[in-house]
Amino acid sequence: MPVAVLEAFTAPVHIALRQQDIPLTSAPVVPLRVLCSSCHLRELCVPCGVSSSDIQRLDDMKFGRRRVKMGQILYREGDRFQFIYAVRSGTFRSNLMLADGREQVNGFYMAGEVMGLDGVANGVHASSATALEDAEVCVIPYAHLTDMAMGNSGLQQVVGRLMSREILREHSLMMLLGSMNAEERLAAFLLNLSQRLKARGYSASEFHLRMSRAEIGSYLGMTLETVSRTFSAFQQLRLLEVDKRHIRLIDLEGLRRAFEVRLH
Amino acid sequence: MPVAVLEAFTAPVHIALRQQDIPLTSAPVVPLRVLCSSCHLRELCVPCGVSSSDIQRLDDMKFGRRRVKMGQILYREGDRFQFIYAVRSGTFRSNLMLADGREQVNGFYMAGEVMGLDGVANGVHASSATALEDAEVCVIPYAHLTDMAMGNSGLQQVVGRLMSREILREHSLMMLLGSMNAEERLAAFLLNLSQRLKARGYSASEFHLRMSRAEIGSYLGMTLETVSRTFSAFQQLRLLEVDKRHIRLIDLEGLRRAFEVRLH
DNA sequence: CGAATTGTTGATTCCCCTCAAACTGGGTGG
DNA sequence: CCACCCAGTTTGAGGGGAATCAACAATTCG
Repeated sequence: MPVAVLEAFTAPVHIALRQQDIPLTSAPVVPLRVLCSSCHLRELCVPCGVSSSDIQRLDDMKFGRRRVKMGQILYREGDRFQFIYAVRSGTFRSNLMLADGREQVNGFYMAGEVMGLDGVANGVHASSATALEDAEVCVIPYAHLTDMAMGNSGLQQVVGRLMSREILREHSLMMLLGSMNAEERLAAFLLNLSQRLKARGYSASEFHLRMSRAEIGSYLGMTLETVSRTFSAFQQLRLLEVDKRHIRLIDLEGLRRAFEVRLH
Repeated sequence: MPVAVLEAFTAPVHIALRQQDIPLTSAPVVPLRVLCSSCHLRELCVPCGVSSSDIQRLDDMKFGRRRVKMGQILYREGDRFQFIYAVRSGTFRSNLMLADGREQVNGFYMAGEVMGLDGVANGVHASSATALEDAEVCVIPYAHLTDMAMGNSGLQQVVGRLMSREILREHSLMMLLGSMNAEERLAAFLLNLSQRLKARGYSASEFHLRMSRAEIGSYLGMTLETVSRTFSAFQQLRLLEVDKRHIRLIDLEGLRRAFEVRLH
């Protein structure tokens, strides 16, 4: 595992002025194009499991690239659905609103993960996506992708798998919200994060959280205070060390057992 | 609205021998075939929003039909993914299991709704589906459907929309589990049920629940006792009348306000 | 009829929310 | 440069909502 990358990732983030809620109305379209075939994320991202001839087709689409600064909103709930977005770097938060104005975080996306698929049903985005740090995404025109997939079973499967993966992701969050207590939720969250970071070549045991306690709490269906308390409890149990957003998992096995606290 | 149908639906169910957990290993394949074009559910189901020429294509597939008795399992978590299923009649419960054995209901499906799409991602069903009453489904070979969709944008969109709709369904359940109290959850559940029944030509205000208190509780992330108590509380508030599984919604507006109890 | 299943209701416990105060590090402006 | 502010975090005290444990009624089935 590349140590330099690890350190770049786990080094403290010096958070500059947080540019909250800056919509990207005048899209800074970056003319640079990206090729899937030469992307270091190809094993995780859209081209995962696709034959090399089909990757060629993806290359032909020449996805646009877009930089998104911390705090900027990539797309908003209610925006017309046109693109899906593959994260190239950085982390995003996805959230949606209840009719009465309550808001909830319903996902965090990192490199290689695809956002925006909930817009297919009604042609309108059902959630908003905000960058939690300076980030970059591939902009994939959905209609273009499905056109491309026409008459090509490989690409067609890609789209299906992406959506189905999103369904599975939500399944596990539902299980979490429906049948776990605070400790189990946080443990599940951390283990999931750890595993995703590991798949991306980062340390599975030491990392920096890109999201606040409030965002974690919203995602896990608990208050920010309970998140903080649970972190402290885990530290006391020597399961991990926590300093603000810097996390070091000490006892992964112990964290996994935290799932089974309730199960006697 | 056809009264006879309504009464058939809202009449007390005399629950016969509940055949729990009977897998359909030897599938009783019904040779009868179904045509989408002449199906009374075509506005709700797969053919929704599809041009008549594309419906012709669906007809050509001649979906198989399968009867499922109450308590029988249509497919199990872990089964190889081959088919998706459109409910023709009856109600299904979908549930999945945590690694430690805890189980959770994650959906109820009624006529015109499509089950099984969570199997696309890994080629394996991620949840199980059980009939809550004698039921009938259309058996749709997924590979055949996507083959058919090849080179046909209308059918291709069908599959995308079905999956995206499933994502939206889970979104709303997550919001519910993440940020609502017991009263809001049950109110949301009842209003959702009411609206779906109305769309199917049944009464929006009077119906029979096909699921137990325990199943509702599992779905809504609360215990069966709390479900029962909340029903009683709603009755005391004259929002509805409840007698076991028979429900009569008196004050739909009041139930909607139950969402806003928390929001002052 | 007794056994089993489902639903209702009561008493008690406890987990987590709410409210509140204090601390931290960084950025800013005098 | 230092005082101040601010957002984010930690920690404490107290209360409430839902889980847990338990008893009982109603219905169905063997």
